[in-house]
Amino acid sequence: MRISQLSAASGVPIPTIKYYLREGLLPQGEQTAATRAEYGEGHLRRLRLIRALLEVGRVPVATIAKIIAAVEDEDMPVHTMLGTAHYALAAPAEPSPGDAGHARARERVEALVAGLGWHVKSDAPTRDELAEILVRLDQLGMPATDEHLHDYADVTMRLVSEYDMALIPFHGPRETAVESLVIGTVLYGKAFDVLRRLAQESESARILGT
Amino acid sequence: MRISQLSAASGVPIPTIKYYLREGLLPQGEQTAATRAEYGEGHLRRLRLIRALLEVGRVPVATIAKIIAAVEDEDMPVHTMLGTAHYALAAPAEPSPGDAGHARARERVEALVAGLGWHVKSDAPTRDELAEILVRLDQLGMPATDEHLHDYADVTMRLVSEYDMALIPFHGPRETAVESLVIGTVLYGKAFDVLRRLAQESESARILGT
DNA sequence: CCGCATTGGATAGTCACGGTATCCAGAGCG
DNA sequence: CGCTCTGGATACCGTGACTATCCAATGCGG
Repeated sequence: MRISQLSAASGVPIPTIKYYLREGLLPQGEQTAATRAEYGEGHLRRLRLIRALLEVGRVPVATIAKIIAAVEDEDMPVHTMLGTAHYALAAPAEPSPGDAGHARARERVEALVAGLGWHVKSDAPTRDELAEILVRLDQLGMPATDEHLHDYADVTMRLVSEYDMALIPFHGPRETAVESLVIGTVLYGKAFDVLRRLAQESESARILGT
Repeated sequence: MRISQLSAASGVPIPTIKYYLREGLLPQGEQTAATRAEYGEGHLRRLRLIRALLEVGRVPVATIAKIIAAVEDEDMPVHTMLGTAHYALAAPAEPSPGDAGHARARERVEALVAGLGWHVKSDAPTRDELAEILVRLDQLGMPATDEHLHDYADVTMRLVSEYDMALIPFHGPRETAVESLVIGTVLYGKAFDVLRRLAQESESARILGT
Protein backbone atom coordinates (compact mmCIF):
# COMPACT_ATOMS: atom_id res chain seq x y z
CA MET A 1 0.00 0.00 0.00
CA ARG A 2 1.43 3.37 -0.98
CA ILE A 3 0.79 6.56 0.95
CA SER A 4 -2.06 7.68 -1.31
CA GLN A 5 -3.87 4.39 -0.71
CA LEU A 6 -3.27 4.62 3.02
CA SER A 7 -4.73 8.09 2.89
CA ALA A 8 -7.77 6.95 0.91
CA ALA A 9 -8.37 3.95 3.18
CA SER A 10 -8.12 5.97 6.38
CA GLY A 11 -9.61 9.26 5.29
CA VAL A 12 -6.56 11.09 6.61
CA PRO A 13 -4.96 13.58 4.15
CA ILE A 14 -1.46 12.77 2.88
CA PRO A 15 0.21 15.84 4.42
CA THR A 16 -1.25 14.84 7.77
CA ILE A 17 0.12 11.32 7.43
CA LYS A 18 3.51 12.79 6.66
CA TYR A 19 3.18 14.94 9.76
CA TYR A 20 2.42 11.87 11.90
CA LEU A 21 5.44 10.12 10.41
CA ARG A 22 7.62 13.09 11.31
CA GLU A 23 6.28 13.18 14.86
CA GLY A 24 6.91 9.47 15.31
CA LEU A 25 3.25 8.51 15.73
CA LEU A 26 3.45 6.21 12.73
CA PRO A 27 6.40 3.95 11.95
CA GLN A 28 8.13 4.59 8.62
CA GLY A 29 6.90 2.50 5.70
CA GLU A 30 9.15 -0.15 4.21
CA GLN A 31 11.43 1.56 1.69
CA THR A 32 11.25 -0.14 -1.71
CA ALA A 33 13.20 2.54 -3.57
CA ALA A 34 14.67 5.95 -2.87
CA THR A 35 11.31 7.57 -3.45
CA ARG A 36 8.93 4.74 -2.72
CA ALA A 37 7.78 3.12 0.52
CA GLU A 38 5.21 0.46 1.30
CA TYR A 39 2.66 0.64 4.14
CA GLY A 40 0.67 -2.24 5.61
CA GLU A 41 -2.37 -3.14 7.70
CA GLY A 42 -0.51 -2.16 10.83
CA HIS A 43 -0.20 1.40 9.60
CA LEU A 44 -3.92 1.61 8.91
CA ARG A 45 -4.71 0.23 12.33
CA ARG A 46 -2.32 2.64 13.99
CA LEU A 47 -3.82 5.52 12.07
CA ARG A 48 -7.30 4.63 13.30
CA LEU A 49 -6.02 4.53 16.86
CA ILE A 50 -4.37 7.94 16.47
CA ARG A 51 -7.50 9.51 15.05
CA ALA A 52 -9.70 8.04 17.78
CA LEU A 53 -7.39 9.37 20.48
CA LEU A 54 -7.14 12.79 18.86
CA GLU A 55 -10.75 13.32 17.84
CA VAL A 56 -12.65 11.49 20.56
CA GLY A 57 -10.18 11.63 23.40
CA ARG A 58 -8.56 15.00 22.59
CA VAL A 59 -5.22 13.44 23.52
CA PRO A 60 -2.38 15.74 22.36
CA VAL A 61 -0.10 14.50 19.59
CA ALA A 62 2.92 14.80 21.89
CA THR A 63 1.26 12.48 24.42
CA ILE A 64 0.47 9.90 21.77
CA ALA A 65 4.10 10.10 20.68
CA LYS A 66 5.27 9.30 24.23
CA ILE A 67 3.05 6.24 24.37
CA ILE A 68 4.27 5.01 20.99
CA ALA A 69 7.85 5.50 22.08
CA ALA A 70 7.25 3.28 25.11
CA VAL A 71 5.74 0.59 22.88
CA GLU A 72 8.70 0.69 20.57
CA ASP A 73 11.30 0.50 23.31
CA GLU A 74 11.64 -3.29 23.38
CA ASP A 75 13.84 -3.18 26.47
CA MET A 76 11.06 -1.76 28.58
CA PRO A 77 9.14 -4.40 30.57
CA VAL A 78 5.43 -4.62 29.82
CA HIS A 79 4.27 -3.34 33.19
CA THR A 80 6.58 -0.32 32.91
CA MET A 81 5.30 0.34 29.42
CA LEU A 82 1.69 0.19 30.55
CA GLY A 83 2.46 2.47 33.48
CA THR A 84 4.14 4.97 31.20
CA ALA A 85 1.21 4.96 28.80
CA HIS A 86 -1.23 5.32 31.62
CA TYR A 87 0.48 8.24 33.29
CA ALA A 88 0.91 9.99 29.94
CA LEU A 89 -2.87 10.14 29.77
CA ALA A 90 -3.14 12.03 33.07
CA ALA A 91 -3.97 15.73 32.83
CA PRO A 92 -0.78 17.81 32.78
CA ALA A 93 -0.01 18.99 36.33
CA GLU A 94 -1.63 22.31 37.19
CA PRO A 95 0.56 24.97 38.78
CA SER A 96 -1.57 24.82 41.92
CA PRO A 97 0.17 22.07 43.99
CA GLY A 98 2.06 23.94 46.64
CA ASP A 99 -0.62 25.68 48.63
CA ALA A 100 -2.25 24.60 51.85
CA GLY A 101 -5.63 23.70 50.37
CA HIS A 102 -4.02 21.31 47.97
CA ALA A 103 -2.00 19.62 50.70
CA ARG A 104 -5.16 19.02 52.72
CA ALA A 105 -7.00 17.67 49.69
CA ARG A 106 -4.04 15.45 48.94
CA GLU A 107 -4.38 13.92 52.39
CA ARG A 108 -8.02 13.16 51.76
CA VAL A 109 -6.98 11.35 48.59
CA GLU A 110 -4.35 9.31 50.47
CA ALA A 111 -6.96 8.33 53.04
CA LEU A 112 -9.43 7.35 50.33
CA VAL A 113 -6.98 5.19 48.41
CA ALA A 114 -5.73 3.57 51.59
CA GLY A 115 -9.25 2.97 52.85
CA LEU A 116 -10.16 1.22 49.60
CA GLY A 117 -7.05 -0.92 49.70
CA TRP A 118 -6.07 0.11 46.20
CA HIS A 119 -2.54 -0.40 44.88
CA VAL A 120 -1.64 2.99 43.52
CA LYS A 121 1.92 4.28 43.47
CA SER A 122 2.42 7.06 46.00
CA ASP A 123 3.84 9.38 43.36
CA ALA A 124 1.08 8.76 40.82
CA PRO A 125 0.11 12.04 39.12
CA THR A 126 -3.48 10.85 39.28
CA ARG A 127 -3.48 11.50 43.03
CA ASP A 128 -2.68 15.16 42.55
CA GLU A 129 -5.22 15.38 39.80
CA LEU A 130 -7.97 14.19 42.11
CA ALA A 131 -6.77 16.44 44.92
CA GLU A 132 -6.92 19.42 42.58
CA ILE A 133 -10.54 18.67 41.74
CA LEU A 134 -11.40 18.47 45.44
CA VAL A 135 -9.80 21.88 45.94
CA ARG A 136 -11.88 23.39 43.16
CA LEU A 137 -15.08 21.87 44.49
CA ASP A 138 -14.34 23.36 47.91
CA GLN A 139 -13.68 26.78 46.41
CA LEU A 140 -16.94 26.60 44.51
CA GLY A 141 -18.86 25.79 47.67
CA MET A 142 -19.87 22.30 46.57
CA PRO A 143 -17.43 20.07 48.44
CA ALA A 144 -17.51 16.34 47.70
CA THR A 145 -18.39 14.24 50.73
CA ASP A 146 -16.38 11.18 51.71
CA GLU A 147 -19.45 9.05 51.21
CA HIS A 148 -19.88 10.40 47.71
CA LEU A 149 -16.26 9.68 46.80
CA HIS A 150 -16.36 6.21 48.29
CA ASP A 151 -19.49 5.28 46.42
CA TYR A 152 -18.09 6.60 43.15
CA ALA A 153 -14.88 4.69 43.78
CA ASP A 154 -16.56 1.37 44.62
CA VAL A 155 -18.68 1.47 41.51
CA THR A 156 -15.76 2.47 39.36
CA MET A 157 -13.64 -0.39 40.59
CA ARG A 158 -16.35 -2.93 39.90
CA LEU A 159 -16.79 -1.74 36.32
CA VAL A 160 -13.08 -1.46 35.66
CA SER A 161 -12.28 -4.94 36.85
CA GLU A 162 -15.35 -6.48 35.28
CA TYR A 163 -15.01 -4.96 31.83
CA ASP A 164 -12.06 -2.71 31.06
CA MET A 165 -9.29 -4.82 32.49
CA ALA A 166 -10.82 -8.08 31.34
CA LEU A 167 -10.30 -6.93 27.76
CA ILE A 168 -6.57 -6.40 28.06
CA PRO A 169 -4.32 -9.20 26.77
CA PHE A 170 -1.56 -8.56 29.31
CA HIS A 171 0.56 -11.37 28.02
CA GLY A 172 0.07 -10.84 24.30
CA PRO A 173 2.18 -8.62 22.04
CA ARG A 174 3.27 -5.27 23.52
CA GLU A 175 1.45 -3.21 20.97
CA THR A 176 -1.87 -4.98 21.46
CA ALA A 177 -1.71 -4.69 25.23
CA VAL A 178 -1.05 -0.98 25.21
CA GLU A 179 -3.69 -0.41 22.54
CA SER A 180 -6.32 -2.11 24.66
CA LEU A 181 -5.28 -0.19 27.74
CA VAL A 182 -5.42 3.13 25.96
CA ILE A 183 -8.75 2.36 24.34
CA GLY A 184 -10.10 1.24 27.71
CA THR A 185 -8.89 4.41 29.37
CA VAL A 186 -9.75 6.97 26.73
CA LEU A 187 -12.66 5.67 24.67
CA TYR A 188 -14.54 3.84 27.39
CA GLY A 189 -13.84 6.78 29.67
CA LYS A 190 -15.47 9.05 27.16
CA ALA A 191 -18.36 6.65 26.72
CA PHE A 192 -18.95 6.80 30.43
CA ASP A 193 -18.87 10.57 30.36
CA VAL A 194 -21.47 10.71 27.62
CA LEU A 195 -23.71 8.23 29.43
CA ARG A 196 -23.48 10.45 32.49
CA ARG A 197 -24.66 13.42 30.52
CA LEU A 198 -27.50 11.41 29.01
CA ALA A 199 -28.56 10.32 32.49
CA GLN A 200 -28.40 13.91 33.70
CA GLU A 201 -30.63 15.12 30.92
CA SER A 202 -33.12 12.38 31.62
CA GLU A 203 -33.21 13.08 35.34
CA SER A 204 -33.42 16.79 34.79
CA ALA A 205 -36.38 16.31 32.45
CA ARG A 206 -38.07 14.03 34.98
CA ILE A 207 -37.63 16.46 37.85
CA LEU A 208 -38.69 19.53 35.92
CA GLY A 209 -41.52 17.56 34.35
CA THR A 210 -40.91 18.61 30.76
CA MET B 1 -13.40 45.78 45.18
CA ARG B 2 -11.34 47.22 42.33
CA ILE B 3 -9.92 45.15 39.53
CA SER B 4 -6.49 44.83 41.13
CA GLN B 5 -8.03 43.40 44.29
CA LEU B 6 -10.18 41.05 42.28
CA SER B 7 -7.02 39.90 40.54
CA ALA B 8 -5.16 39.42 43.80
CA ALA B 9 -8.05 37.57 45.43
CA SER B 10 -8.55 35.20 42.50
CA GLY B 11 -4.99 34.77 41.29
CA VAL B 12 -6.05 35.72 37.78
CA PRO B 13 -3.91 38.43 36.09
CA ILE B 14 -5.60 41.75 35.33
CA PRO B 15 -5.24 41.50 31.53
CA THR B 16 -6.92 38.11 31.69
CA ILE B 17 -9.79 39.53 33.71
CA LYS B 18 -10.17 42.26 31.11
CA TYR B 19 -10.20 39.57 28.44
CA TYR B 20 -12.99 37.70 30.24
CA LEU B 21 -14.96 40.96 30.51
CA ARG B 22 -14.56 41.50 26.77
CA GLU B 23 -15.70 37.96 26.01
CA GLY B 24 -18.73 38.33 28.22
CA LEU B 25 -17.71 35.64 30.71
CA LEU B 26 -17.72 38.15 33.52
CA PRO B 27 -20.35 40.90 33.94
CA GLN B 28 -19.10 44.49 33.93
CA GLY B 29 -18.32 45.99 37.31
CA GLU B 30 -20.48 48.78 38.69
CA GLN B 31 -19.17 52.04 37.25
CA THR B 32 -18.47 54.57 40.00
CA ALA B 33 -16.67 57.08 37.78
CA ALA B 34 -15.48 57.32 34.21
CA THR B 35 -12.36 55.39 35.05
CA ARG B 36 -13.45 53.42 38.08
CA ALA B 37 -15.63 50.38 38.53
CA GLU B 38 -16.49 48.26 41.54
CA TYR B 39 -16.54 44.44 41.58
CA GLY B 40 -18.21 42.24 44.17
CA GLU B 41 -18.32 38.73 45.63
CA GLY B 42 -20.30 37.57 42.62
CA HIS B 43 -17.43 38.42 40.34
CA LEU B 44 -14.99 36.47 42.45
CA ARG B 45 -17.30 33.49 42.51
CA ARG B 46 -17.81 33.67 38.77
CA LEU B 47 -14.06 33.86 38.20
CA ARG B 48 -13.52 30.72 40.24
CA LEU B 49 -16.16 28.95 38.19
CA ILE B 50 -14.53 30.07 34.94
CA ARG B 51 -11.09 28.92 36.01
CA ALA B 52 -12.39 25.55 37.18
CA LEU B 53 -14.16 24.98 33.88
CA LEU B 54 -11.14 26.10 31.86
CA GLU B 55 -8.38 24.41 33.81
CA VAL B 56 -10.04 21.28 35.09
CA GLY B 57 -12.75 20.78 32.51
CA ARG B 58 -10.93 22.21 29.49
CA VAL B 59 -14.19 23.84 28.46
CA PRO B 60 -13.52 26.41 25.69
CA VAL B 61 -14.05 30.09 26.51
CA ALA B 62 -16.65 30.36 23.74
CA THR B 63 -18.68 27.57 25.34
CA ILE B 64 -18.58 29.21 28.74
CA ALA B 65 -19.77 32.42 27.08
CA LYS B 66 -22.79 30.62 25.63
CA ILE B 67 -23.73 29.27 29.03
CA ILE B 68 -23.40 32.69 30.66
CA ALA B 69 -25.53 34.22 27.92
CA ALA B 70 -28.31 31.73 28.68
CA VAL B 71 -28.12 32.60 32.38
CA GLU B 72 -28.37 36.29 31.65
CA ASP B 73 -31.31 35.99 29.30
CA GLU B 74 -34.03 36.44 31.91
CA ASP B 75 -36.74 35.60 29.40
CA MET B 76 -35.48 32.07 28.99
CA PRO B 77 -37.29 29.52 31.20
CA VAL B 78 -35.12 27.62 33.66
CA HIS B 79 -35.44 24.26 31.96
CA THR B 80 -34.49 25.75 28.58
CA MET B 81 -31.53 27.46 30.19
CA LEU B 82 -30.35 24.23 31.78
CA GLY B 83 -30.80 22.39 28.50
CA THR B 84 -28.79 25.02 26.65
CA ALA B 85 -26.02 24.86 29.20
CA HIS B 86 -25.99 21.10 29.12
CA TYR B 87 -25.84 20.78 25.34
CA ALA B 88 -23.11 23.41 25.16
CA LEU B 89 -20.93 21.02 27.14
CA ALA B 90 -21.28 18.24 24.56
CA ALA B 91 -18.27 17.61 22.34
CA PRO B 92 -18.51 19.61 19.12
CA ALA B 93 -20.04 17.38 16.41
CA GLU B 94 -17.46 15.43 14.45
CA PRO B 95 -17.71 15.56 10.69
CA SER B 96 -18.36 11.82 10.64
CA PRO B 97 -22.19 11.64 10.98
CA GLY B 98 -23.40 10.77 7.51
CA ASP B 99 -21.91 7.37 6.84
CA ALA B 100 -23.46 3.97 7.20
CA GLY B 101 -21.52 2.90 10.28
CA HIS B 102 -22.67 5.93 12.16
CA ALA B 103 -26.30 5.36 11.24
CA ARG B 104 -26.12 1.81 12.56
CA ALA B 105 -24.43 2.95 15.76
CA ARG B 106 -27.04 5.63 16.13
CA GLU B 107 -29.74 2.95 16.07
CA ARG B 108 -28.00 1.07 18.84
CA VAL B 109 -28.05 4.24 20.90
CA GLU B 110 -31.79 4.74 20.27
CA ALA B 111 -32.42 1.17 21.36
CA LEU B 112 -30.34 1.61 24.48
CA VAL B 113 -32.05 4.82 25.56
CA ALA B 114 -35.48 3.42 24.81
CA GLY B 115 -34.69 0.18 26.64
CA LEU B 116 -33.64 2.12 29.72
CA GLY B 117 -36.75 4.26 29.61
CA TRP B 118 -34.71 7.46 29.72
CA HIS B 119 -36.20 10.81 28.77
CA VAL B 120 -33.67 12.17 26.31
CA LYS B 121 -34.66 14.47 23.46
CA SER B 122 -34.43 12.71 20.11
CA ASP B 123 -32.21 15.43 18.67
CA ALA B 124 -29.83 15.56 21.64
CA PRO B 125 -26.23 15.94 20.39
CA THR B 126 -25.23 13.54 23.12
CA ARG B 127 -26.80 10.69 21.15
CA ASP B 128 -24.53 11.31 18.19
CA GLU B 129 -21.58 11.66 20.50
CA LEU B 130 -22.17 8.20 21.93
CA ALA B 131 -22.81 6.74 18.48
CA GLU B 132 -19.51 8.17 17.27
CA ILE B 133 -17.67 6.43 20.10
CA LEU B 134 -19.32 3.12 19.24
CA VAL B 135 -18.17 3.55 15.61
CA ARG B 136 -14.59 4.11 16.73
CA LEU B 137 -14.64 1.11 19.03
CA ASP B 138 -15.87 -1.04 16.15
CA GLN B 139 -13.15 0.25 13.84
CA LEU B 140 -10.56 -0.49 16.48
CA GLY B 141 -11.77 -4.06 16.83
CA MET B 142 -12.98 -3.64 20.42
CA PRO B 143 -16.74 -3.26 20.03
CA ALA B 144 -18.77 -2.48 23.15
CA THR B 145 -21.31 -5.14 24.00
CA ASP B 146 -24.92 -4.30 24.81
CA GLU B 147 -24.46 -5.81 28.23
CA HIS B 148 -21.46 -3.58 28.85
CA LEU B 149 -23.36 -0.46 27.82
CA HIS B 150 -26.40 -1.38 29.87
CA ASP B 151 -24.40 -2.00 32.96
CA TYR B 152 -22.50 1.26 32.56
CA ALA B 153 -25.78 3.07 32.02
CA ASP B 154 -27.53 1.60 35.04
CA VAL B 155 -24.72 2.46 37.35
CA THR B 156 -24.44 5.93 35.92
CA MET B 157 -28.11 6.65 36.42
CA ARG B 158 -28.00 5.54 40.02
CA LEU B 159 -25.07 7.82 40.82
CA VAL B 160 -26.46 10.76 38.88
CA SER B 161 -29.84 10.67 40.57
CA GLU B 162 -28.43 9.90 43.98
CA TYR B 163 -25.75 12.58 44.05
CA ASP B 164 -25.39 14.94 41.11
CA MET B 165 -29.03 15.89 40.64
CA ALA B 166 -29.76 15.95 44.33
CA LEU B 167 -27.35 18.89 44.63
CA ILE B 168 -29.11 21.10 42.12
CA PRO B 169 -31.45 23.78 43.51
CA PHE B 170 -33.82 23.66 40.54
CA HIS B 171 -36.13 26.23 42.01
CA GLY B 172 -33.53 28.64 43.35
CA PRO B 173 -31.94 31.55 41.46
CA ARG B 174 -31.06 30.93 37.81
CA GLU B 175 -27.38 31.46 38.29
CA THR B 176 -27.09 29.03 41.18
CA ALA B 177 -29.00 26.30 39.35
CA VAL B 178 -26.84 26.47 36.27
CA GLU B 179 -23.69 26.68 38.33
CA SER B 180 -24.56 23.47 40.15
CA LEU B 181 -25.47 21.73 36.93
CA VAL B 182 -22.24 22.71 35.25
CA ILE B 183 -20.16 21.75 38.25
CA GLY B 184 -22.00 18.45 38.45
CA THR B 185 -21.39 17.77 34.80
CA VAL B 186 -17.84 18.96 34.41
CA LEU B 187 -16.09 18.66 37.77
CA TYR B 188 -17.77 15.52 39.04
CA GLY B 189 -17.41 14.07 35.56
CA LYS B 190 -13.71 14.69 35.76
CA ALA B 191 -13.55 13.27 39.28
CA PHE B 192 -15.12 10.10 37.98
CA ASP B 193 -12.63 9.92 35.17
CA VAL B 194 -9.72 10.23 37.55
CA LEU B 195 -11.14 7.59 39.87
CA ARG B 196 -11.44 5.29 36.88
CA ARG B 197 -7.79 5.75 36.08
CA LEU B 198 -6.83 5.14 39.70
CA ALA B 199 -8.85 1.94 39.67
CA GLN B 200 -7.21 0.86 36.43
CA GLU B 201 -3.76 1.37 37.84
CA SER B 202 -4.64 -0.60 40.93
CA GLU B 203 -6.13 -3.48 38.95
CA SER B 204 -3.26 -3.50 36.52
CA ALA B 205 -0.78 -3.68 39.41
CA ARG B 206 -2.75 -6.51 41.00
CA ILE B 207 -2.91 -8.54 37.80
CA LEU B 208 0.73 -8.04 36.84
CA GLY B 209 1.76 -8.64 40.43
CA THR B 210 4.05 -5.63 40.80
C1' DC C 1 11.75 5.06 -23.96
C1' DC C 2 9.62 9.42 -22.85
C1' DG C 3 6.81 12.49 -20.35
C1' DC C 4 3.97 13.59 -16.65
C1' DA C 5 1.78 12.34 -12.26
C1' DT C 6 3.24 10.44 -7.82
C1' DT C 7 6.36 9.82 -4.01
C1' DG C 8 9.31 10.83 0.04
C1' DG C 9 11.50 14.40 2.35
C1' DA C 10 12.20 19.14 3.85
C1' DT C 11 10.68 23.83 4.96
C1' DA C 12 7.49 27.32 5.65
C1' DG C 13 2.90 29.03 6.37
C1' DT C 14 -1.86 28.93 8.46
C1' DC C 15 -5.60 28.95 11.80
C1' DA C 16 -7.81 28.81 16.30
C1' DC C 17 -7.29 29.55 21.05
C1' DG C 18 -6.15 31.68 25.25
C1' DG C 19 -4.08 34.79 26.71
C1' DT C 20 -0.28 39.15 27.14
C1' DA C 21 1.58 43.60 26.15
C1' DT C 22 1.20 48.29 25.07
C1' DC C 23 -0.96 52.65 24.86
C1' DC C 24 -3.89 56.07 26.30
C1' DA C 25 -6.44 59.62 28.84
C1' DG C 26 -8.92 60.42 32.96
C1' DA C 27 -9.15 59.86 38.00
C1' DG C 28 -7.85 59.83 42.71
C1' DC C 29 -4.50 59.52 46.66
C1' DG C 30 -0.73 61.22 49.45
C1' DC D 1 0.87 68.16 41.89
C1' DG D 2 2.90 64.29 40.49
C1' DC D 3 2.61 59.22 40.64
C1' DT D 4 -0.13 55.27 40.35
C1' DC D 5 -4.21 52.97 39.08
C1' DT D 6 -8.20 52.35 36.10
C1' DG D 7 -11.04 51.18 32.07
C1' DG D 8 -10.97 50.71 27.28
C1' DA D 9 -8.92 49.74 22.82
C1' DT D 10 -5.65 47.53 19.87
C1' DA D 11 -1.88 44.68 18.75
C1' DC D 12 0.92 41.01 19.61
C1' DC D 13 2.50 36.12 21.21
C1' DG D 14 3.06 30.87 21.95
C1' DT D 15 1.22 26.47 21.34
C1' DG D 16 -0.91 22.88 18.85
C1' DA D 17 -2.40 20.63 14.77
C1' DC D 18 -2.18 20.74 10.72
C1' DT D 19 -1.56 22.41 5.37
C1' DA D 20 0.95 24.21 1.41
C1' DT D 21 4.97 24.44 -1.43
C1' DC D 22 9.15 22.83 -3.33
C1' DC D 23 12.18 19.54 -4.91
C1' DA D 24 14.43 15.70 -7.12
C1' DA D 25 13.77 10.92 -8.02
C1' DT D 26 11.01 7.58 -9.69
C1' DG D 27 7.99 4.58 -12.43
C1' DC D 28 3.94 3.56 -15.28
C1' DG D 29 1.19 4.20 -19.44
C1' DG D 30 1.38 4.76 -24.06
